[in-house]
Amino acid sequence: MVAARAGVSPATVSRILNGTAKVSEAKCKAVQDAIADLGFRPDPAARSLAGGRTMSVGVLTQFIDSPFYGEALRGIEDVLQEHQYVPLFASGHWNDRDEQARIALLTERKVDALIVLTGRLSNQTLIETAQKIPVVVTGRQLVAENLFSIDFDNEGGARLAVRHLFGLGHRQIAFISGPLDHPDAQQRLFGYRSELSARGIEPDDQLLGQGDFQEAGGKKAMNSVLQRGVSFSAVIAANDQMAYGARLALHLGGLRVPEDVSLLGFDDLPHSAFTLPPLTTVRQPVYDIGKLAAQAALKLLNGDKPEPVLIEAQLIARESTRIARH
Amino acid sequence: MVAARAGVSPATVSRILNGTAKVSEAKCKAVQDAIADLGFRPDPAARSLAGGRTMSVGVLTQFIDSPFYGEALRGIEDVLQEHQYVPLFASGHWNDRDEQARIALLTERKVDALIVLTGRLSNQTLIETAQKIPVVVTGRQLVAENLFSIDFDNEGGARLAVRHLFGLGHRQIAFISGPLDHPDAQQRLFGYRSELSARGIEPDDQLLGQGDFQEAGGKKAMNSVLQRGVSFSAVIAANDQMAYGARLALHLGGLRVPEDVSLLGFDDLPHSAFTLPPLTTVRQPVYDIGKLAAQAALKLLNGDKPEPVLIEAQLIARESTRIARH
DNA sequence: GAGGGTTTTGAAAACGCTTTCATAATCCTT
DNA sequence: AAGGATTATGAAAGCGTTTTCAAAACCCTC
Repeated sequence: MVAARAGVSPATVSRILNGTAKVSEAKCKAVQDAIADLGFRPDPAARSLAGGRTMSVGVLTQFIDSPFYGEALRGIEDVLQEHQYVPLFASGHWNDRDEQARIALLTERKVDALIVLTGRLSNQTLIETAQKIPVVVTGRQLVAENLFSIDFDNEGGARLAVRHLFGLGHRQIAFISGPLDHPDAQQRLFGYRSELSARGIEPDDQLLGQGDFQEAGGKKAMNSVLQRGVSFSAVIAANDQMAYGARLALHLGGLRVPEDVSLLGFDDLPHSAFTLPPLTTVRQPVYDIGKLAAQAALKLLNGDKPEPVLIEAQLIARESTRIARH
Repeated sequence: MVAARAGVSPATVSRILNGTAKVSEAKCKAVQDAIADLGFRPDPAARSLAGGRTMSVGVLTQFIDSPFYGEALRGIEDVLQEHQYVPLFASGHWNDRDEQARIALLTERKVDALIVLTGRLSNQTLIETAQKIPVVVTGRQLVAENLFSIDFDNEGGARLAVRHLFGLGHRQIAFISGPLDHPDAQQRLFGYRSELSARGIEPDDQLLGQGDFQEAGGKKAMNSVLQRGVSFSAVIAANDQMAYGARLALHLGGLRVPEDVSLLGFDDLPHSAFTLPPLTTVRQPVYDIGKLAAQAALKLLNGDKPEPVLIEAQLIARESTRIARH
């Protein structure tokens, strides 16, 4: 260990680097200088081997090019970097096996903590891995030792959407859901249905299309609703990407947005402010969620016990929705 | 080293794991079995420390949530995973300092190879790091020891765009360029200009707007061209994101696409097939470029010397362009 | 100023693998 | 069948940290 040329032992240097124990002013100073002089940077591999921190946190996302989670990744990256930590990204592809495999890989690489962006892992699995390493997970509420969860109020968001449309006079509101084995999709659908019921409207399955959270699926789902011939004056898509697809299907079907039908998305992707017309949508502050997740991971690492958080939805009214023609 | 319980020495196991030397059939078999039994997985940190491969390759992208490079990341991830390699992603933010810092971080973490997605690093820097570690870089042509480059024919792509529009009878073609200190932006602008000249049309700077490769910038640029009051029947945006912004500006300015003006993008983002109208664009096969980059990195690691590649542009005609009204 | 209690410091072991070097085993060749 | 040349194998050193343990230095108190 080169920096031991500051006239002290490697042990002392280690202590200074990690703040593990007190060292005298003088030696501390000497070591700092030596470090600066030599441009010394501790070797992460050696640290890892010796059982120290690797200064890395594993991030399990679903697809590395997801326009939605991408923002969260940026949030994570930004706060991690501030604290000298490095993210290790891995993709779970919305599938249990891959997710498990990736988590195994991440822990094998001795990440100090783990951030799991939603996914399909069971709570059980999560709780178990939290016994070995701090875990923060989004998209669900979960309390357990060494684990922090950030959930988003999907149901409330869907209610918000219905309420907005209702306020504009819409009564026949179609809904394009995500894949129903997906909790977000379930919750949003549930919010839509129950808000409708709460307002005295029986949800009609004829107005329901099922997509896959992608443009193509949204288009297909919209088409199948269109083909049923049921009338509606507005449609809510369970995410923005499907709203884009629905928008196209609507257009191809000769319907104008928002003149003939109002369209409402979910997520508020950065792109949604630039669609034609700009998309009214339920905002999910993903970038902030990413930051929050990273901060929580850091806190967990620090021994703190952050409280679970529930993020509120917010409606962003743009131009794809307007008053219903009677 | 646990697997030494196969009745052999750790050295032998290491040799089998890395194919470093010949070992007898019998021992090889015994070790394989032991490995399987114990579910043994070598510790990357220990490997790294001991000077072996870390089975990781660093990937320098620009923004982790870039819709464009995201696809490349997926390509990289896919092929790397097939070969038991792990990608380490880092973001350079289109700025020399960050890129240098991230590369330093990556090499410090002992990645076996480095993939650089375009960026602003000097060729010199790249060549130097290639002396320490195999490098593959996109977005430029560069020949050097231990380095592989994949370039895309931006100029040809822009020419293709002009030619397409020309074939539809357009003569007054506006152009929204990217930031001019960006090589891609320069090359696309150059291709546009020279193809115009080649066809006897003097490029008119009044028809030129400068954006930032983002939606907002495209909108702004389109607006400034609109305000100049010059007439044009088509516009080429130097990337799809700016095309989306331009599309909105056009709409707000009362111009219909494609009835009043044809709009042509560049990149062919996945989303572009779903805009309204679906966007005609110059396709850049980013996912494949990502795969190619990862394969090249692996080859370099293998001691091969792959030849530099130039990727051809391809025009995807959709519905945002049509015959010019005379 | 001697004894006891703290605090700072260093020596050395340990982490899990790769690699060099030397030895043992094997294979040719004559 | 013996000598020489290969080839497969193992012992041990080393990679750069952290951590445990014990010794050294310090500070009190009576």
